[in-house]
Amino acid sequence: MNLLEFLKENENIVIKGVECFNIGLSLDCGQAFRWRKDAENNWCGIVKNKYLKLKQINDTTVVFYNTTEEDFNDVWLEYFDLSRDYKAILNNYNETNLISACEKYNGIRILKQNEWEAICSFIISQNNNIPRIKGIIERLCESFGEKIDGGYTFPSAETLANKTLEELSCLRAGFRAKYILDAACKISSGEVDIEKIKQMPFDDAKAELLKIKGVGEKVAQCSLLYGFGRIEAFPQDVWVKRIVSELYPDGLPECIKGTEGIAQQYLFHWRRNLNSDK
DNA sequence: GCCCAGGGAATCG
DNA sequence: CGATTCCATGGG
Repeated sequence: MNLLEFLKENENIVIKGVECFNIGLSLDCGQAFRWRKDAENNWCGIVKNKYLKLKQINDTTVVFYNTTEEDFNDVWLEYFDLSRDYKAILNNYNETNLISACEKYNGIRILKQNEWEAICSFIISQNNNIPRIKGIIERLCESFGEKIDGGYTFPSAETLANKTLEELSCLRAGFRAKYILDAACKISSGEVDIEKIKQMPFDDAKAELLKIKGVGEKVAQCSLLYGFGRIEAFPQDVWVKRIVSELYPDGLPECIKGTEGIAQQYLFHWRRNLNSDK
């Protein structure tokens, strides 16, 4: 963790001097679906079984409220990918459109989410839009998650593996409900083993995920990027496919090799917001 | 009513 | 192989 200093102020952790870290952009750019912003511009969410409220004070200062040093080091440092030098990575990008995207939306970080939550969330995302994805996941957590202070946890694969299609109907997930069950069964039984996937080369890891019904190329890439921290993953949804066909029909820029997932996130957000001013 | 959304499975040629 | 079609749901 270079250039990052954090201070303990009362019950809070304050980090200063961190570059390229915009929490609003990172938490609301279509990679995670459970964070909300309250009236005081605090961002609130639950990761694993921990509730967090945090706030951006300025470009390089963020407050983590009611957070212990231990939780910061054990949970939040990894979740917000704070050990990675995004400035160096983005500075290496030398393609015009990519540079624009990175300047306009500077501060997006790839969140290192729970593996199962990422798999399940992106199964729900298929042929769906972001507001509705958030609604389904919210109902999933409220219906089957564990009540903790501040909200509900994301239900485990084991919990969901014991449910029936009828019990999932309250989610209004449509045809995706059966995919959620198949994923829950294969993950909880170990038929698809998350611990092994973590150790596998990229293509082998992807092949494992493809064993789940409802997981195709795109959902597998998203799971690897947002759940397993594989920043070389390059998920292509409808927006990224537009970018590739419009800007890179002959291949992706060489400069993103190895960090395709990060470039992808900036391009996705940029292209998706092209026609909405601001 | 139409079209679309961070797609994938099943089917067909 | 690639191209089509169907899948549920809800917002614009």
